[in-house]
Amino acid sequence: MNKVRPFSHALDRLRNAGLRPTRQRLALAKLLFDNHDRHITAEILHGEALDANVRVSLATVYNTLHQFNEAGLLREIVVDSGRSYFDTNVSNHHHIFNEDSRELMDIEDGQIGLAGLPAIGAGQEISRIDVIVRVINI
Amino acid sequence: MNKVRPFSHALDRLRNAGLRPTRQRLALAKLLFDNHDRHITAEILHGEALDANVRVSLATVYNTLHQFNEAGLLREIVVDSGRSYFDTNVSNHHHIFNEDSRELMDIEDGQIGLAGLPAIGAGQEISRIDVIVRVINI
DNA sequence: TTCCTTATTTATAATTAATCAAAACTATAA
DNA sequence: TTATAGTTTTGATTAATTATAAATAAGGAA
Repeated sequence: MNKVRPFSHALDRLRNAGLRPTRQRLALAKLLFDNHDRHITAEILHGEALDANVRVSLATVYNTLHQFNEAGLLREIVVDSGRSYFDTNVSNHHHIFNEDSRELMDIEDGQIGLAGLPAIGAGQEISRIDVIVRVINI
Repeated sequence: MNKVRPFSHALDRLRNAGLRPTRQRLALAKLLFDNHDRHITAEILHGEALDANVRVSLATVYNTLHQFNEAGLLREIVVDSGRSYFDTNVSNHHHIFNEDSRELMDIEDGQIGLAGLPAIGAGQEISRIDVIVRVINI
């Protein structure tokens, strides 16, 4: 029995993803996963790390976010050209994006139904389907 | 009767959008709209303009693409963080994006059906819904 | 036409997010 | 403890885009 509380701790998450639990990764994982369902940019996470007195470079934040994304701990969402958002909610769900405030929010899993998906060419497979409902303030 | 063939010519398109038909804008409009349904980046359009012996700066290409987007002549699609694509097909439709080749293609209008759209907060309205089917090569 | 005003374009600099390279450092297992 | 393989850091670098300010061109009036 090696997974008593498989996803309750940052340490377990890193171990399960095969990532060494370094000081930086642990600190970033804590910031990311202790408060659920965050949508965060590298810049903001870096700022939070510094605020929490965690010495970490922006390059490491980028590396870590991409590693977490690869490992399935995070999901990268492209909504805004020139800015990457990372979502700590990796379940199957879609998004609402406010183009004025640049705020990104989850739409609950299963709320949106999709029909009529196109046929995919040979040698290809669907990696993901993103639905983004864009709203503006009136 | 001031719109005999309202969208058949670059000139008419610009006039209807309230944009002065300058040499640069006319040339870019021709490149964009003479071949239907293009997905293009600023760099590529600039390259095509130079190939066609149209002297135009990259800054003007960016300005023009954004003006055309504002005017509804084009639609900007965000699929790739750090790169903007512009779609000459402004009808209501969705996209397929190959993450390996970075190729963007249209999914025909009406092919995809959406159900269960979320309620929108007061003071907001939906400006657009994007569906992006992401594929990878296998 | 010629002049005038304003919009547009240009070249270039500045910004921004993101990535890279090499040296310094550190977690892990033997 | 030590070796080593993986990680982090700093600083430079890239790619895409945007801002700025001077030069140019368009459109209307005289």
